[in-house]
Order: sequence, then C-alpha cells, then structure tokens
Amino acid sequence: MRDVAALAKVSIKTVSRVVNAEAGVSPSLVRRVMAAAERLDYRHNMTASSLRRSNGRSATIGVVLEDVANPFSSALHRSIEDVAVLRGVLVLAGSSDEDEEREQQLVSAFASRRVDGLIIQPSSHDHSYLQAERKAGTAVVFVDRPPSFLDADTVLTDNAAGVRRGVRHLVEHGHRRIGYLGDLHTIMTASERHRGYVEELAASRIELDESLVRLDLRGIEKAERATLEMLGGPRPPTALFAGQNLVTIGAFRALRKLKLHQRIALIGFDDILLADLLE
Amino acid sequence: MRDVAALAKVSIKTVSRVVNAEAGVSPSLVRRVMAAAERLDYRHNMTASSLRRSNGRSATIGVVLEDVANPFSSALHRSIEDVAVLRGVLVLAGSSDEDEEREQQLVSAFASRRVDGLIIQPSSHDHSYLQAERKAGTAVVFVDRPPSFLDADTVLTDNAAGVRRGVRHLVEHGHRRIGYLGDLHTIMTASERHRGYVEELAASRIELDESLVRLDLRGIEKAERATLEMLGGPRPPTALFAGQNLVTIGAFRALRKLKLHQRIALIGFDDILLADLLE
DNA sequence: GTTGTCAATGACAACGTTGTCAGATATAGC
DNA sequence: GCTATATCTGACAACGTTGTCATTGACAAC
Repeated sequence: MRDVAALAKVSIKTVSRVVNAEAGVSPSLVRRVMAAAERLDYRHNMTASSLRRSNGRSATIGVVLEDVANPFSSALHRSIEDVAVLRGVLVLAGSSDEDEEREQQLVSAFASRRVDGLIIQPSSHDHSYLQAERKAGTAVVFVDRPPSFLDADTVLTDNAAGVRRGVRHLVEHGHRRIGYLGDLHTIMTASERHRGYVEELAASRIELDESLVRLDLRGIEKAERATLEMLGGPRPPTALFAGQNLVTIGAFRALRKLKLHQRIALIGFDDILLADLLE
Repeated sequence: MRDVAALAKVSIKTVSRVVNAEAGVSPSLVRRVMAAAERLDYRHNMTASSLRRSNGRSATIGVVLEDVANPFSSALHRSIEDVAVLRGVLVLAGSSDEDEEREQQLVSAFASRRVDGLIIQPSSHDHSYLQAERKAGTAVVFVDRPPSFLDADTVLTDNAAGVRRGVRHLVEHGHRRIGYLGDLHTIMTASERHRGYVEELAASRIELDESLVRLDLRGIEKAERATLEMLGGPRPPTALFAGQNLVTIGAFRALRKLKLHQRIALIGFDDILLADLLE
C-alpha cells in the first residue's frame, strides 16, 4: 500500500479509500491509484484490514462438519457456501469425525483466526465451552443436531416424525416384523430416530422384538454385518428400517449378498445419490 | 494479551513467549501467565500474529474445487484436510462450478486472506494470472487437471490409459459397437479420456462411428437424455463407456428406464459410492 | 572485589491497515 | 476582497502481535 501510494503520489490513506471504494476521492486520483495498484500487483491484505477495523470482521466463517466427504455433510457445506458467496464471505471447513476433542480443536483454530461466525454439526457432549466464544462476539449456530448445555439456534429435522412415517408405511403394507438398524445412540438424531421407531410400533400395537433392533452401527461395514446377522437369525424380519445413509448402504449390501433385496422391504433415513436406481 | 500481562504482572512480550511455547521463561512465570490467560478466556489472535511474524505464514491454505458437494471433489477435500490437520493448517474451500471467473474470485479472496498455499482443481483457461500470487510467495499446486499457460506441479491421473483399459476390456468381451459419453470437451481430462477411447478403438481396428459418440454432457440429466437418444438410434451400441461419474449415473438411469441395464454393458470412469450394488 | 558469562525479562518498534481529525483548496455569497 | 462552507487529502495513532536489542541479576572464575 505504501508503494502504491508512492507511485500514485498520494498518501496511503487515499489508497485505502480507493481500495475500499469509499466516497469522496476525486475521479482523477481514483484512476491514478487504481493504475498504480494494478501495475504493482497490489493485493489488499484482509488480515491487516480486519485487525485495524473497529468491528474486527474477517468475512470468514468456520464450519464444523462430521466429515466434509460425507454426502450429507458436503451438501450442507455447499448450501452454506452458496449463501456465503453472496455476502463475500469465505468458508473454513473441518471434519470432526464425531470426536468431541477434534470439534473443540477446530473451534479453537477457527476462533484464533477470528471467524465472524461458527456453524456446527455437533458431536454429543458438553457445548458450554462455546459460551466464551459467544461472549467474544462470535455468532454460533448448530445444524442437524442440537447442542448440549448451551442455548443456541439450531436447524433441525423432525427425526422421530420422519421415522414414524416410514415405519407406518411398512405397517400399512402388512409388515409386522420390522427390523431397525441405528447409528450411534449417543448421537441425538440417532436416538430420536430410534424413538420414532419404538413409538410407531407401539402406536400400531406391534410388540417390540429386541432381536430386531441393532444400534451403534457406525459406517457401512458394521451395518452390513449387523444386517447379515439379523437376517440369519431364527425369526428374521420382513422389512428393515435403516436410520442413516451409510447404514442404509450397509443394509442393502447385506440384502444383495443374501439375494434378498427383491424380497425384503428397506426404508432408509437420509437420501443417497443413486437410491432410485437400486433394485 | 495486555490484560493477561497485567494480571500476571509480566510484560506482554513474556505472555507472547508463553503463548508460543518459546524456551527461556521460568516455570513459575509460565504457570502464572497460563493461569491468567485461562481466567480471562484469552484467545491468541492468529491474524495479528501472522501479520507481525517475519514469514507472514497464516497456517491456512485455500482449495478451489469444482464443487465441494461433488463426491470426487469432497473426497479430495477430505484428503487434503487430513494432511493439513497434522500440520496445524486450516483449509478454506470453495466451489468454482467450472467457471473461470468464479475460480479467479476465489483465488483473489484467498490471496487477500494471505493463505500460505493454493490447491486448485482448475477450470480450462488461462492460469497465467497466478504468476503474481506465486511471486508474492504463495505456493500453487494443481490437482486432477493441469493448468494452462503456467508451469506448476500437478497431481494427475493417466486419463487416456484408464479409458483404453476400459475399452479394451469391452472389446475382449466381444463388443464392437461401443458408445462413448463424455463430459465437456474443454475440460482437459475429458478430452484426454475421449482420446483414449479413439486410440483404443483404432488399436483394436474398430472403425469409429460418430453416431456412438456424445460429448459435452454436463451433469446427470444431459447424460441421461443423450444415452436415451443414442440407444433409440438405428444401430445402437452393445456397450457404453461413460467418461465421468455423473455421466455414468445418467447413463445408468437411461438404461434402467429402457430396461436395458441387464443387457448393455456399462463402464464408467471415476467411482460411485454404490457402484457395486447396481445391477 | 572485579570481571565475564549466561539466563530471564522487558521496552520499543514494526507488520499493513483504517479511524480520527486537522489542513488545504475550491466555491459561493456578501 | 473578505468570510463561510463544502470538498478533498494527508498526518498520525492504533489494532494485537513478535523481532530486536538492552537491561537485570545470579553465579563462576579470577
């Protein structure tokens, strides 16, 4: 900025004004400064700028996702980005892998870079540590799951109601033995979904058979194994409800392996890119 | 930092030393400073720190992807993150949507935030504008496709060779009429893949039938329509090679619609999460 | 007792910006 | 020609840090 000012023969304050498109600089000076900036390949330094500015805004937000490569999380990421670009805001993203320590490290790394806000897809634990960031002026919003021990806005799905509709659909098609395959029960959405299953069975006066319920299935492999076991049992289900996208994939793998994918009904929570193309 | 120094009754330079874990501070002072920092909820300000530091490192890199929600791009993103976390580096990610103006905007936004390096999955055009960032000390690496008009390290797949192996496989299984469905020919990898198709047909002494080649298929819908058209033609192919993951999905959709998915062979470049489960 | 060495600490300036305020110049009104 | 007002420009300090260098005090060697 100093060099640009020297080349344009103005003060650096005037360069600052031009760079920030402030009013009250004569057109001739604006042209001179722009030309000088162009010639010297000047790049505005946002970090110095936000350091000096009174509000300290960095035009950057931090996003903590379960895994940036997970289809659900990455779709979320893209939606956030689409809103952010419109406002000239950049997005720092990180994966927590459902690990609370990792989540805290990410938040701390974001905080030291002075992000203006945080969007967190939380792991299940105590979120009161965020109180301090809040007091420091960082906006915090949760998505997909609510926080614990912290009062904050959250964007949520009605998980239990979704599962109830799915299970009801199976019941209406005559199923009585409906298996449930769930994600980690410590994840709030997973326990909500499981609750929906239990409630809808009760509402349909179907007795709950614990041998048809498998929880804590993290990832495709575990879900596949659990499904194989359940279907190999003495009184297998005629339909399955899978509580998460990867679990659904695991369940379908198992059905395929057993050549039962045309015979056993399967409903999965979350969408999958090719869901409509599976048999 | 000033407040922490006051509370611990030391100079702010000593606080700086403790925060950066520099050697040469007596243990008792370290404890006092840490306690004061804890009590005041002190957060180190990385932006000010990197502004002052001689090397100016921000411990942040910028990644320009085609689309953070695209399965291929997001897997890439995750791999980058995994290496970055080990070094305490954060990742700014953005989607170019294959639009060169958007790519430049992202690079410029990253540059203003003084990222230490850029990883770019480029759109096809002139990358000489990056010369300036380079001169300013920003490392630049390309991935998936090489840059134009710029000499830079690039991580690439051997696209043509991959397609040739796929086409050869089809030929070895007796196919002579093999359709090709390609992405935008302006994308370097897409044109390389098309080249592989043409070369392998020639090597197999199969005459190229232009009615079996459709290029510039961006996204699932276009690919599906093109496939439907090709299969509805007078002399349809007995096998298809799809040059990209979304094109593969579109092609499969079309095959399903026509109930030909058990009869016409399909090979797709790139992986798809559920590829092994399709019929 | 004097000197030299070493470890620990602090004072100060600077990183690249922008907010504040004062100064310079032009324009209008008398 | 004078003052009042409006418009433009610049000098300076400050944002929260760290690099540089000086100061302090403890201890060992003479």
